[in-house]
Amino acid sequence: MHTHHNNIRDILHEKGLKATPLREKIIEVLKKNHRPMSAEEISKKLKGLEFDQASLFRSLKKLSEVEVLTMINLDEGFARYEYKCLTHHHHHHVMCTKCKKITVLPFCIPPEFESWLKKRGYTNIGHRLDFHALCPECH
Amino acid sequence: MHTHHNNIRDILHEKGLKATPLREKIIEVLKKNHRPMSAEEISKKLKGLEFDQASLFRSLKKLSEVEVLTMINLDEGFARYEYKCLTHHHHHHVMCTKCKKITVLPFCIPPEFESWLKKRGYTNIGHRLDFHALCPECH
DNA sequence: GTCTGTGCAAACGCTTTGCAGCCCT
DNA sequence: AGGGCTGCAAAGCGTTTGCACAGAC
Repeated sequence: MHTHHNNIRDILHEKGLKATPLREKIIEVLKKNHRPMSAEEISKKLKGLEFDQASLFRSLKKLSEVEVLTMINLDEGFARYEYKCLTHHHHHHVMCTKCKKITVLPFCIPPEFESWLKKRGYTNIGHRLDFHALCPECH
Repeated sequence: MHTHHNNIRDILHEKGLKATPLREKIIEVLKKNHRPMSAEEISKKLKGLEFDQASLFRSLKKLSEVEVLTMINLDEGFARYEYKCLTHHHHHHVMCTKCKKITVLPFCIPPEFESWLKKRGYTNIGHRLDFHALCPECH
């Protein structure tokens, strides 16, 4: 009856995925580093584990599909991934144009924007908002 | 003293660029099709002109740098370009998740967002906002 | 004539895919 | 035991680059 030691393995099982070393480690890394990380960044943090780039991308994709991770694109030419359970609330980012540091923002667009679209027949509406600017340190 | 027949050639010259057939045609195409087009889409509309993909990308890049075009990225895996002189006002888009039709939106984020960032030391602030949804026709 | 823009071909970076075999359940 | 997941290798896609030549000014 020890049904919940709510660790990473359980999260994966709940999503119908097998708990493999690679997947567990990926989530672990994203849990520790509270920021959106690229496949390459994650890769470097996976020292001590033998794995293939293809498997990494497959895992990142699958984990994003089942919404354990969130894939974000900040126009850098590659994707970044967040651990969704940490940042489960909808949010947006600023990225410094110089040092590339990413910060989470506490605000979101006014609800009127979505209602404007709904009124015109749009459904399943989602949005993406991000800022780029010189951060306080780089200015 | 016939200093302004404000055609495409003049626009290019004003920006310090040479007026070549490729560049003129690219702008012509984007002028006609009032929507953000990908390199491939533009390419297909350039029938009757011999050109290389590399030159197309070089032109698109240069024209974006001098702000004759605006490059936008809607997370499709490729870039799109708009003719800036047509849509010179700052604006955002909705893209239909099904038919991929892109529509320009008449609203922008509240100025408080930028002031929030300014107050915290950010400068040279820019933003990107776009919506994805099922459009009235596809729903 | 100068220098910018082009064509060609090759390479780029990130990501995906096919296939045989492994290992999680 | 079975099917999901992996490693390996190769290919994919959009885009960029090096170089010699052409063509706009």
